[in-house]
Amino acid sequence: MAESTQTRSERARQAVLDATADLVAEVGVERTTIDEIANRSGVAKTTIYRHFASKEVLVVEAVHACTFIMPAVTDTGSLRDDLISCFSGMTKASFDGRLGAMTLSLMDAAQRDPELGRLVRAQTEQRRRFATDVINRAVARGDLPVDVDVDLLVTLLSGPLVYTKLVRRQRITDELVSAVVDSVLSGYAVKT
Amino acid sequence: MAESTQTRSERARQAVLDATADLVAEVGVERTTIDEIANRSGVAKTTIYRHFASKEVLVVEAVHACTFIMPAVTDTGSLRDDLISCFSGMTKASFDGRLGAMTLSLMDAAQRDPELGRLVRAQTEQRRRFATDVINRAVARGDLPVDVDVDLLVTLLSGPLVYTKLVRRQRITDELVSAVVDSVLSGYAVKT
DNA sequence: ACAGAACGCTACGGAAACGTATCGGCCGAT
DNA sequence: ATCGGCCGATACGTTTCCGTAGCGTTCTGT
Repeated sequence: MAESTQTRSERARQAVLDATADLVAEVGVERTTIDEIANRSGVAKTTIYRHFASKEVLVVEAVHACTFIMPAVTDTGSLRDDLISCFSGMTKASFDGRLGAMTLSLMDAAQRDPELGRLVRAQTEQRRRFATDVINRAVARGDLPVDVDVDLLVTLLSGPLVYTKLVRRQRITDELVSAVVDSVLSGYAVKT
Repeated sequence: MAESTQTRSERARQAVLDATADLVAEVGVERTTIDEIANRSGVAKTTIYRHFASKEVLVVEAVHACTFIMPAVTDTGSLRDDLISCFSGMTKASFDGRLGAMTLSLMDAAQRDPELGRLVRAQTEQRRRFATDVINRAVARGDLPVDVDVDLLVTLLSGPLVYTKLVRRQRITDELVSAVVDSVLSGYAVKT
């Protein structure tokens, strides 16, 4: 067998990455230990070190493997509807389940680990890009002034949602997404 | 001597709290160790345990002692100016120096330590109250509709600033504060 | 079937870090 | 001046975790 299924080595590697992500989500980066990863994954500690040089490298790879799946953003021609679709999908993909649970710990660890820092920054910018695209399409349609500060607009939209989730630790409801989009757009939009 | 200066015990206690706050700001809650606190503060480890039952208790007390000093918010009668004054002062008081450096680590640790959780929540709500007061005054003046969602408004204003600092790790400039206030108000205000 | 690669298990050495015990010395109030 | 209380220093036992070694076993491709 070659392509159809995984080799033994790949299976072990994947189990380790998965258990690592689980642990990071549960107890945070700092409290994640190799011994516990070994227990959870069923992979012997020795084998873990045959795949990953150190705990830091393992965590970075595990987080990297946790790429969030952004659902397709609708392109209805309505800026409001597209933004709601975009942020509704994005918040679910970013803040539900494992990925959401590890966010704070990752951002904290990223302050001291340059590698994690780059990773977290890249993920943040990647997420902003989805909203940027929606806004740029609206500018192209003439629904927003050509000199609109896109970066600021993305921050005005993302900020309240991220703040609600990470700082206030409240769920991001569809109502909140709509309210944020509507409030921000009411100060900007030529046409909604 | 009694009231004028501190007793020996109080001096030691204060030195420990101070060193703890410094360390939390520098290396985070998890990497803060009693041994290092002893080194920094010049207080013997034995003495630290005479004052504080455990590391967790010590961290909570140290953070609690780090109450941020909110500068007086102007009451000019202009909602815009008062909000800019409020958030400009608040972001400086919250995100400059030690207090800002420990924020992410605290929020992460607060996910697992209920005591820290309560403390962080209380601090968050306390900060929101400054903005809430400014907005309520504007409602009383008739500068905002009486049925305005104050909670949402505070989130719309705080979110982008907190997000800029904690997630994007960029400085909060006066220009950003003005831009956020103006953008949000342009969708709401009856009179600025 | 066979050889080599990969894995599991147990054990180990070393480093941190927690929290405690012991004792000697200094401070501060009477 | 003296005495009780607080502090400092050192050392200790314990736990936890890292990362490695050795060895037998299991899988995998030919």
